[in-house]
Amino acid sequence: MIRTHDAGALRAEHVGQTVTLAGWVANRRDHGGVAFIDLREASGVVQVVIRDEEVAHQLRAEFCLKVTGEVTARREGNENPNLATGAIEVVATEVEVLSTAAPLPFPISDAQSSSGEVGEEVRLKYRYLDLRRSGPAAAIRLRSKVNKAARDVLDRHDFVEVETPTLTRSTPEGARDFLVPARLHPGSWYALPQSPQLFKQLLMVGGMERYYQIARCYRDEDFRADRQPEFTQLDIEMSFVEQEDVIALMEDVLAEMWKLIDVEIPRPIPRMTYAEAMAKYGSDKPDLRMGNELVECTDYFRDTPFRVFQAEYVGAVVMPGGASQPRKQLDAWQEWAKQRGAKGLAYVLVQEDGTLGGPVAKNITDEEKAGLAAHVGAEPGDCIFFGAGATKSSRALLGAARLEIGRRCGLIDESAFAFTWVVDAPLFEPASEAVASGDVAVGGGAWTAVHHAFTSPKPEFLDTLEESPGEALAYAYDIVCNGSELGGGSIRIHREDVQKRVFSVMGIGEEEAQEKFGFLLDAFKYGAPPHGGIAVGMDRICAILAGADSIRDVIAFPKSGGGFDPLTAAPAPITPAQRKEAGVDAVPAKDDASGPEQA
RNA sequence: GGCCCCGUAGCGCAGUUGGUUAGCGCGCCGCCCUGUCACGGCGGAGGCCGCGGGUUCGAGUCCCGUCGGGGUCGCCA
Repeated sequence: MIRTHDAGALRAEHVGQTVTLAGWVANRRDHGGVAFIDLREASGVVQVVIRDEEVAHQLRAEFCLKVTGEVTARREGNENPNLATGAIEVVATEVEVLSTAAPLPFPISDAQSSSGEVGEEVRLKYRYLDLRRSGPAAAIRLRSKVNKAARDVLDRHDFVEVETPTLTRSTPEGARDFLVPARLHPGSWYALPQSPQLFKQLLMVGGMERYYQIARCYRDEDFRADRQPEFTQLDIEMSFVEQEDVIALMEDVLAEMWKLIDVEIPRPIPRMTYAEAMAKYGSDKPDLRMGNELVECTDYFRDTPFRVFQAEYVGAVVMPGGASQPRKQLDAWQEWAKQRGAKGLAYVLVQEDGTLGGPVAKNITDEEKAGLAAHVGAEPGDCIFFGAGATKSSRALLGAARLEIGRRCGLIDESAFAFTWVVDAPLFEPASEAVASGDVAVGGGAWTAVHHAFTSPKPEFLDTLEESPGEALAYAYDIVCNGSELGGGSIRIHREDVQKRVFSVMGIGEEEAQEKFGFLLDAFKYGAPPHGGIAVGMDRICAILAGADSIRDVIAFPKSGGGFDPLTAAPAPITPAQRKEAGVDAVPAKDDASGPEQA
């Protein structure tokens, strides 16, 4: 090693020792005859005193230095209690510039960062400099510890870490695939995996029994704050288990992760059913850092003369103190609702004297008015927002309103980690948009998997799968924290016949199933063990643990909008020679979309 | 793909109803400074106001388009 000691580890006990340090110039304070350098490296910062004017004067921020000197106690009154090494300093006898640094595009040291946040665009372009900064560095180091925590727990449970292919076959699962041309089979393409789902099930058939992987996944979809085209899942699959086993294991893993930030997750993590989550929170990932649940009002307005409330579903959510909002703000709520595709957001203002105000109040009966505040749990001074119409979309609107109210009224406990399992999700949901928005119930045919196509129905719904697919509940479970879905999993179908029936409900015929998932169905013919698993998003987990605004903060080299990498400027055009060699433009042989193995 | 917000010096920002030479803080460069830790002092450099078009006597400012970034809805099993 070039250094003998870690700069950040020096303490009073080292006084008198001659040490050699190596690190970066975080900050310099040149007084002419004496100069002070804050030398920064992974372990921390120490003050180096340089008395040679010639040497000190040439130093600049982020020069990479090797410093030899004696650790000395600081003079009385010169200690810096803000530094872990603040009791001592290193008086340099020799300073070697290992590497000079050009002027920086943005400040690195915390001291110099006081003149404002640096924009993300420039930080990502110079991510290697950004990572020298304390915040980003800590986030990446935390992530490493989170990975280790997961590995430690899984290792204790005798899991086998297995790598699965990243060049695989395109399967019609959900998102768009990233495709890779196959040079040796012009016209045929690999797909990058959206998840290792199929492989991990094959590993169960392969007798691994307990598999995990910190797996990179790829989905070619549009961007969001919490989404990247490549992201990382902690992927787990177990044989001979039931839902309870997977949940218990995952709680072990999460508990170990949250220990890293000194938070003990109360166990067992509470659960609610999917139906309950939708009814009370209008979401399958409820934020339980606040109460303020949705109130069902469909029955309450069963005989209402108000046409808007003569609907399949009427629900309400209360905004504490919302009655005093100015008209402009109430109009802004209408705009807010319209942006979400709703017609508007009906409201009733509960005045301080208990009378009801707002346009809706004029349209409902005196009897309805009389009991309304009590029914929804509103106090004088509150505002009651209503959603009416199709159940699913109305609840979604109210659920979003609930969160917005929470933010505006400060109802959210920002320091809390509110975990919950959401269990008993439906196996299928109607595929058509018309049905999803609740307009008309369409009979038969167009059903799609809520979780994925390999999720096992609970046994009591096996017989009626075909008659009433919408009723069937699945052995599926999502883990939710603070309104974010950390991940989810299910007990899988391990019987070929059940798998075929599920495909059939989804409109995937035998031929298509064989073509797309034939290798999995074939595998299930050979004594497939009952199995199940879970996958959680490591980017999101790390972001929550780091207190980061975006998963970009916990990814070493994230993409920006549009999948662009600001650092490498990928994606980039390829040369005509590359095009030709890769076979990008090859025309597939006619009547052969099924791949090179047919050739 | 729809909608909303933002692009001014290396970074963070200001820039009035359209009106002289576009400012401020930090950073950068030079000189000075022996106890600072957001060191200090003096001096200096640095701008296609994202890009293209339009309106106007005159555009950083208004209009249209476009590119980039952020957010959001669709989408993301």
